[in-house]
Amino acid sequence: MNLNQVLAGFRERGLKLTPQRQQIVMVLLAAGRPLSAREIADLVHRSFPNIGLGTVYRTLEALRGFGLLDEILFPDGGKRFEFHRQHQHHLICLGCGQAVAFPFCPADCLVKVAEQNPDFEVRGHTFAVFGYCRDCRETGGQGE
Amino acid sequence: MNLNQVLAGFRERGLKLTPQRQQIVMVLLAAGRPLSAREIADLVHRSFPNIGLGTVYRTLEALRGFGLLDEILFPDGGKRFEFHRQHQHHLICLGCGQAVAFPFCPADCLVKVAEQNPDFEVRGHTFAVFGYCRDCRETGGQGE
DNA sequence: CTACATGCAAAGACTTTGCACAGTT
DNA sequence: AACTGTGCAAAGTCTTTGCATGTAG
Repeated sequence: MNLNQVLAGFRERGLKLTPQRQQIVMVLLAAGRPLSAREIADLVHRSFPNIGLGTVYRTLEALRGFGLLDEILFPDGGKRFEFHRQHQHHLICLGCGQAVAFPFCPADCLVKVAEQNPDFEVRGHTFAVFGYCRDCRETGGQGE
Repeated sequence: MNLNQVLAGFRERGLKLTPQRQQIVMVLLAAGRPLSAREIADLVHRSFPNIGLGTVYRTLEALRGFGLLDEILFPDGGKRFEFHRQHQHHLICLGCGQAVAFPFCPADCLVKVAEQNPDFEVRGHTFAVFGYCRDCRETGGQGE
């Protein structure tokens, strides 16, 4: 997933390529981990001090609309957003929020599911692993 | 997962077993699919017309606290709650919201993840498949 | 120039919290 | 009797929406 791909997505749909949108996309790409709407707004705020949360949400909705964005529910109940990089899933630290992508996909499960439920039209799936990274384990970040 | 197991959970922790809590638990067990906080409140409302949403949320938080409850993010952005039945995951219809459990778990992925990230302490994972069931496909429920 | 996007603010949805009273143990 | 839970309502947080203005195409 790169910037141009995403920008092309807007164009294809007749949506406009405003500087704010570009910045939102760049922030998401640069973070390399799931961000909350608020985090995105704060980061974009550096370049666009007047940006409204509405703009962030509208942009996220657009990205989600053309299938480029995943929404992830963290165990703390908060939602985060990130581009899905052609089928990677994530290892997410509950202490520091760092996310590491891993290339394994529960494909065999999907196949079994599809076999046993031929009438079900699969449209998507989610898979995420939560836990604590080494740093957070060492610093006691695993506190419940 | 059955009623007594859950009720024992409250007892073990010195929490009280009020009729409202029992009803909330029963509603969740009876539904057999993920419910939103609002749905739970509405269902419990039949038995306890005065129940407050606060009570529902507090009970859900307690259940989550002792690890009996999963929180699932639907593609529409809404959260749903349900007991995790000893490691089943779900096939969830985006049209009618019906959920069917399936026994496959992306265990091999978890193993690979653990192998390649020995410093990461895995605490949990989520896996869900979304799509459209036969009824919803036939009735055009798959509209985007 | 036209249509769509932005910023702002209000509205709406969802969730948490404080408090007085009630109910469980 | 002690202490926790409940209902209610207010407060907080998160997200969506309306509208006048701005700007990309």
